[in-house]
Amino acid sequence: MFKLSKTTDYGIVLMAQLASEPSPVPQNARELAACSDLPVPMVSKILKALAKEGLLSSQRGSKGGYSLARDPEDLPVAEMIRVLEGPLALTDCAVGPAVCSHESRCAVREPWQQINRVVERALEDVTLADLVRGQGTGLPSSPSSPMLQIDRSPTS
Amino acid sequence: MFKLSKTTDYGIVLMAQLASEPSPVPQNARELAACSDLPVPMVSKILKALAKEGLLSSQRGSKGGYSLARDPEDLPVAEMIRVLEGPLALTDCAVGPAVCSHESRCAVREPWQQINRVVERALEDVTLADLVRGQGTGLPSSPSSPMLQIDRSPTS
DNA sequence: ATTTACGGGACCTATTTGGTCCGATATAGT
DNA sequence: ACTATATCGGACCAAATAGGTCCCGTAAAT
Repeated sequence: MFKLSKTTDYGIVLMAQLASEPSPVPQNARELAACSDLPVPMVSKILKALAKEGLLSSQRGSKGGYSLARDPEDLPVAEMIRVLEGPLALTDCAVGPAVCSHESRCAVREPWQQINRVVERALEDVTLADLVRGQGTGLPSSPSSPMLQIDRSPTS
Repeated sequence: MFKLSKTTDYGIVLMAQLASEPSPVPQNARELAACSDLPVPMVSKILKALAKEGLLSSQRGSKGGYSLARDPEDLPVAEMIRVLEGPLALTDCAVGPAVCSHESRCAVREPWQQINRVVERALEDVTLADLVRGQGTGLPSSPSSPMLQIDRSPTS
């Protein structure tokens, strides 16, 4: 489906939670689960993954927990998705060459790759900091400038 | 996963196939399957769906088949995806209000909805005609103008 | 009447998802 | 040293989804 998995969804919420109240002491899975109203084991699993991939730093033992390993200002949504969900590719053939068996005869390969780049780019331009900052402030629902310009023949 | 289903992928390829060689006579499932190198039953199933949703018009009986029901110039990729895959929403909370149980306490709702709108918009701006037309021509991999502007505080 | 092809299903299997649970290890405090 | 508290690294499981096949009914052309 063209949707993020719950894991990714939750993961980003958790990251946002951590970013929203910067604290010197790490926060443990139970706390984070509580204030996000999510099941503890699930949260725990996700935090582990985020830590393993270097988005969170973890401290074990008593008084341990997780804290952001990177500056929210510098952490694009795209990267969180990539970490939790794998490389973001709308279609198989968007990931790269030699993946799709139809490569040769497929006419829509290149356009897809470009669409993919644009979507990726969009996700790349929003940071974790933006997420926690913004209550629907300055984002235009209809950007004035077209972001996709596949050279159309001089139509109309 | 953040990926289109094979069904959708194939569906768009088939639409592109039809758009690439505009023919007065409808093309049947077998032909389309052959020149796309896809299994016939699968193709058949997808074409049925596309016809039911009005993207293709179908003619039954001998010499029957499918043909485009709409102008490729006016058929955005977003719509094909929507038809084959349901409403395109990156997260549950992006689809609308009252869907997610965490609505109230979730801080990242609105930003998500906006990201969603931007992605949707990107998919809305590419048409089927663009797909069959373009071999990676004029699409900027890094658009010069930012398409997402969540009002950042006056940072550096 | 026969052949061709769509229409509408049911149906099946493999994979992915969403989620739980457990033992091992590391740390802080007593 | 002992204990309580965490993460770490797995295995594990049920339910949903995806991907794909097959069949029967019906419409149209020859």
